[in-house]
Amino acid sequence: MIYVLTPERNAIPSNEYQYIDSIEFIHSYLFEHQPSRIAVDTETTGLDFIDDKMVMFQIGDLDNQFIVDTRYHKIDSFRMYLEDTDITKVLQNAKFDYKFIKQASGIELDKVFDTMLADKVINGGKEMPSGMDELAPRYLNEWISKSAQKSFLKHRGPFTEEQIIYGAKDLIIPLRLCEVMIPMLKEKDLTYTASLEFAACLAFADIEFNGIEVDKELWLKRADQTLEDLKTCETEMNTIIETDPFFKEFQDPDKQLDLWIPDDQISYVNIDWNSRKPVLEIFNKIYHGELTSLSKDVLGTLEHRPPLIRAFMKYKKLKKLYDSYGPSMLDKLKSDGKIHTHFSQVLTTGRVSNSKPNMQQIPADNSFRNCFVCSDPDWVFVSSDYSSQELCVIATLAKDPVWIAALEQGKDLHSVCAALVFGKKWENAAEPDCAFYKLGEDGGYENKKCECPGHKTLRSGVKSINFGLAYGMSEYALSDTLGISVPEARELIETYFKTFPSIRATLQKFGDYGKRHGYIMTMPPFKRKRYFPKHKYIGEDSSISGQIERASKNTPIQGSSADMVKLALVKIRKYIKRDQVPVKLVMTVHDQVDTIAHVDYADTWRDKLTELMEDAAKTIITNGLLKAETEVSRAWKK
DNA sequence: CTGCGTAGCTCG
DNA sequence: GTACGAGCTACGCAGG
Repeated sequence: MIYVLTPERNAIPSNEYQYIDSIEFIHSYLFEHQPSRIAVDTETTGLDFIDDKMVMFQIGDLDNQFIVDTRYHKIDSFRMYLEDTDITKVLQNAKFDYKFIKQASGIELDKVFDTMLADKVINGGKEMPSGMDELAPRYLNEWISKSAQKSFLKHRGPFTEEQIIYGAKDLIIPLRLCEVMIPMLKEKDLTYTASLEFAACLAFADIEFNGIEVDKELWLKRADQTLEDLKTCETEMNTIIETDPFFKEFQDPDKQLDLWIPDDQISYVNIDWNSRKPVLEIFNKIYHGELTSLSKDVLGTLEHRPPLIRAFMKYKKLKKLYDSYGPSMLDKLKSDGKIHTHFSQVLTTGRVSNSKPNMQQIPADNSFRNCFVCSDPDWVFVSSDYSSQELCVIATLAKDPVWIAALEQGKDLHSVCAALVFGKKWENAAEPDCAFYKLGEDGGYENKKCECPGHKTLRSGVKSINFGLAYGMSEYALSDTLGISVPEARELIETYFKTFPSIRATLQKFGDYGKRHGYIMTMPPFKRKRYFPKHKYIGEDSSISGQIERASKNTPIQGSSADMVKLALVKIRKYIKRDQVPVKLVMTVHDQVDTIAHVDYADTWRDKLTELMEDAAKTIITNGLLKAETEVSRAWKK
């Protein structure tokens, strides 16, 4: 039966539901039945937890569903159930309801089963829609309509019968989905992954809820500087066109006759440097029509780049910075003046993405990142990141003794690898004050990154391989990135793998596994699965085999790293809640977690945060190889 | 004018 | 044909 708690009642009685007079009715039912699993849902006037309002709160089991009209009734008394870690709350997209519930009552949901995330875990890598209207037919063979959802937008007066039935269905469907999904997760050995996602989604919800502040003045000052540089750059290009007879045909003979513009500022050119067609036309006067792209990769490989091309490359970079990370960013501020980004959880490898805005792609340059601040002077940023996370994962997967030793001793891995790969060539490139060959306290070489020109070239080549490894790199790709010939790249890779045979073997093992089974896993205990839907066409399309091979090499590395950060977030959230410390989660970017903490607690928290991050790392890198570095600062930083 | 795909850029 | 995983913005084209 459906029970509705509301003062606004429909005149016509219904067989589908009945009204109740007090919240005690619901509590006595819950107390009597002591359910270990209940469904929870909310209906709201929109998607924005700050400006929109919760109008309906639903809680119940398969037998009875209770609907609370939150326009008239508070939900605070449900805290004992919602925060109880022995009662599983079943929700579809828990993060959404979490934010509205927390906004309305301060209650922080705990212990959830999220049917949307469960589906994404079950179908890892398949990129299927996970809305409830998709899940119901797929798992329950039942068709549902979400049309009633929108009816809450501007709803006034009593809930309609349709709305009440819809509200109850939003409890029943997730509960039934949960019943079907649990055995599926068990059968696929994905219960650990699912539990991790369920717990992590609460941390992501906290980050979205807490938001992050922007120093608007500083941000606009930064943007102004970019705009100024942009104009300088444009003038520079125009001047070249104007003064070089070679570009005569692109000059504009009908110069603008504007009385108000000083004579020396009147331009004889009128080129839209943002439009690719005219720009290509101009550049092809230089390159005889051979140029087809204006990307920095193509322009960057041109030999003897003329000043015009150089200026254009700079122009494009600045334009991108201004358009994407200029004043438009301030449009993303919500009514509370903060940025509340939106996370998408469980992408193909297990990483998360970020949108509206994407905080993960804010330029790494701290002149941008430092604009994200904490305006309360009593609070500071405490940020922690894993040092060389993916390289540590590779070293662990391959059990490579050289890599492990280098990372353990804090040496520069790229330099150490380069020295081994190049041998004599590396030794001979040493300059007098080489940091690589500086003697340490133990009498051995320190093997730090140095400034010798020869070493820098060799190191960057090996560095490209070290990172490229994680991408299933080919000799073609390497020749591209390094600007060397394909045979040269092939030889470099061959030498590299001869030096590190265990790494070659490990990657090959993953590539073969993915091609044979059609899926690949992250490291235990996580064992997240990524399926390759295209695997069934592996015989028909020759490019697919390569794609699967590369993704199979990459996923254990990228995915295990992502799993680790999610576990760290779970541990951090748990600690903050359990010990009630003055700390808030505010951001996470792949291998980094950002919090703000009360300044009096900051130093203690710095150590604790480091410990929690490293604890999470130890679940897969058991020897403690992977360290976290934590810093206290006034603003967000790389 | 609006919608959509692509190119090119940003991050790890 | 040739590096993994993402999102955002502008351009350029198609259609009303």
